[in-house]
Amino acid sequence: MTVLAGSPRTFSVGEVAVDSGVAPSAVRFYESHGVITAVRTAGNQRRFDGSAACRIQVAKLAQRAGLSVREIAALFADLSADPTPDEWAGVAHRLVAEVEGRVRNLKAQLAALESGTRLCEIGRADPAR
Amino acid sequence: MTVLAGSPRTFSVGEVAVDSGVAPSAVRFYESHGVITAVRTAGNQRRFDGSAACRIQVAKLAQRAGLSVREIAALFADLSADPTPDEWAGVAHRLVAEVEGRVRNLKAQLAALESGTRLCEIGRADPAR
DNA sequence: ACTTGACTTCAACATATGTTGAACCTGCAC
DNA sequence: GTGCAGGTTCAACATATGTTGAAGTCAAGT
Repeated sequence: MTVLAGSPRTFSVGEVAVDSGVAPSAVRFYESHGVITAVRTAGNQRRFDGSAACRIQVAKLAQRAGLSVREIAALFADLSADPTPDEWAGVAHRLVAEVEGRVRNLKAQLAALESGTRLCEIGRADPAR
Repeated sequence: MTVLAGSPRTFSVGEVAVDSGVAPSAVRFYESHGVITAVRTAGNQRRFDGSAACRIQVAKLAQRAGLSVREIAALFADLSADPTPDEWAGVAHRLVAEVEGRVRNLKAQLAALESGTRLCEIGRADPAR
């Protein structure tokens, strides 16, 4: 039924920062760029759901693999608040697929540059000069 | 012997830019950051060897795979001017190894985040709350 | 109710990766 | 030997990814 949510606990900027291992300023930065989302208290403070820290951890991994913050926000776009393990698995799968695609492309381009009398040989001191 | 080099032809900024597919300003940028090296004419103009355009092409690929310019300069550090195909192969191998290592790390970390009652489950509306 | 640590916004700074423009200089073709 | 396309440096701008500091506000325990 999924209707029995209760009030699943929220987290402040500082808590998300500790849970995700980044600075509070980075938490605000990620929120402003759509990697995580927040609701506001009556007093205008951000409150995050439990997925925020995890999103940030995945975001950091994705960044190290070469994705921009914009791309990561897009990757997370179809993730609900408090995502199910299935949703997380889908995101992880798409992330890995994207990165592996980039590696395949890297290898293919390198092969093209290396093989035969190819682009990298232009200007080499070869007999055919 | 390797002494018979002759004068293997050099390239201006504009030629390298065309050959590598980047802007002249980017060629100067890459030189200032050690991705490529230049000698100077009597009139202070840069002259590149034939490997410069290829270095830049490989650098662009490496950047798309997540390496910084500094890391790329380090990758190229032990590459001679006018590198042999063997040297290029070594660079390509180390580049691919580095990127594949990052992907392995990405997958391992994602698996850790996903599996069991792990980090990503903190804050989820689970019974153990 | 007060205190105090954590929150807010905003602007400035910092680093990485480039691009653009001004002002001036070179190299090569004629 | 001249013209001019293309080179030079330097500073400013631009975008991405954050951090820091000031000035003020909120929340939560006592």
